[in-house]
Amino acid sequence: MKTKTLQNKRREPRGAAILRKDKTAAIKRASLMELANLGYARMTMEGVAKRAGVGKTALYRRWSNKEDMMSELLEEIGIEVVSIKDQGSLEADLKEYFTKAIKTISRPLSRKILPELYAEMSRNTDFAKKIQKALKIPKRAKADEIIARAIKRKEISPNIDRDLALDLLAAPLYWRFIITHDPVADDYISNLTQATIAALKVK
Amino acid sequence: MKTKTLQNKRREPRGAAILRKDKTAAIKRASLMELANLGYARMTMEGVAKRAGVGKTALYRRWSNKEDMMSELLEEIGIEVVSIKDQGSLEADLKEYFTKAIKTISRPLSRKILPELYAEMSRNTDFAKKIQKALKIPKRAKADEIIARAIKRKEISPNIDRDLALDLLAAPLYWRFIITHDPVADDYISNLTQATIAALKVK
DNA sequence: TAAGGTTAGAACGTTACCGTATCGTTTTCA
DNA sequence: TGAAAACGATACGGTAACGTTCTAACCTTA
Repeated sequence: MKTKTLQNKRREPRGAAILRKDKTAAIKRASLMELANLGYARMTMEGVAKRAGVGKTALYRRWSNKEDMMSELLEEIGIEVVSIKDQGSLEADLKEYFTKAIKTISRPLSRKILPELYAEMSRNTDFAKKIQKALKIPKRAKADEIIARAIKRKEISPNIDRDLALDLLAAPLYWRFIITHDPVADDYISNLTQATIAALKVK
Repeated sequence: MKTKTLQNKRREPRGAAILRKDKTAAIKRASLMELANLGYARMTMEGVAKRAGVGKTALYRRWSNKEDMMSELLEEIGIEVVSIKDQGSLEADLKEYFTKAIKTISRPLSRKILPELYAEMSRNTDFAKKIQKALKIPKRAKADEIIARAIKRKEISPNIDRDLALDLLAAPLYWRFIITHDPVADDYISNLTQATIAALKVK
């Protein structure tokens, strides 16, 4: 006994069935939900299987252990990066960006999973590297486009502290929607936009 | 068997010893470190005891279970709220506030524990209530004093969106020092201060 | 329709942790 | 100095999860 456990990739469908995609999808969906509700440490393979409506066997056929499964899952998170077309002005760009970002960040799954990921990252270096590739870099790139356009339009100084500028775009949303969960008034986006413009225009 | 487990308070020292304070302190310190390194879900009573250099018995003599222990611990976190005396101007107030806050938030324990707490809060309502009392309210109150003084000095408008203003003071620090961990340049506080002033001055 | 892999479900050994109990020792205070 | 209590260590039963193995039904394709 003690086989090396399946090589779960590639397998000739020699007149037979293959790992069913609908089951795979159900498992991944269930994993995300368990992650959101219980956290990385507390979620269990049995729980995932039950929620997905599959047997534990189905999980271990696809991944050799819990870590492998979560690893693949997190790499796929992809995080629909907030992409903004040129709206003609910094103000319009920001409004569009904040609106879209809030929509993304408000989804219950995001609201529960993001804190979990960041907490795990602060402890686990390997984990952190994996996630940062998936989350931070693309997010940063998109926000940077907005800054670049504003500079080109001469709306803000080319000498701006670029890092700080990116912080100003990301931080308030994360703080309000992920950490404090305080409700926001109707004019929140409008006020935030004006405040952000003012902050960005400082040298 | 199945006693109700010790009433760990009050006990006449009838010519005898009492729970030793140094041990209690060691246990609490160890608990925080375990929380920081492993997270709420993964930390164990045995691990805490070992790190504290005491027996498990010492823990259960003080608290009847893990939840009680963590509960008391978290209530005591107290989070040395960043308190700022009037520095004479909004700019000076902010510089002082950011400087002090960064010092607090940069401590390795804070950097690991805060994400953990917020992640746990996003899942566990009871936990969230307990922590919010300890963290959010005092923090908010202190930041609000800065805003109030600036209004009184007529440096910013009395019609300012108070909630947004508080976000602007807290969010960038949390984002930069807890989430992204990006290094900061020498003039970071200076730039952040100027940007924040500009943002606050928007109506 | 027949074959071969896939499936859910259940049982299993193993490991880890909780909370309790018991041991003999050390500390504290009257 | 002596008694009461707190101490560290260790063993224990109970529970929960992991990852494996089995079986009988079920799909999918040739």
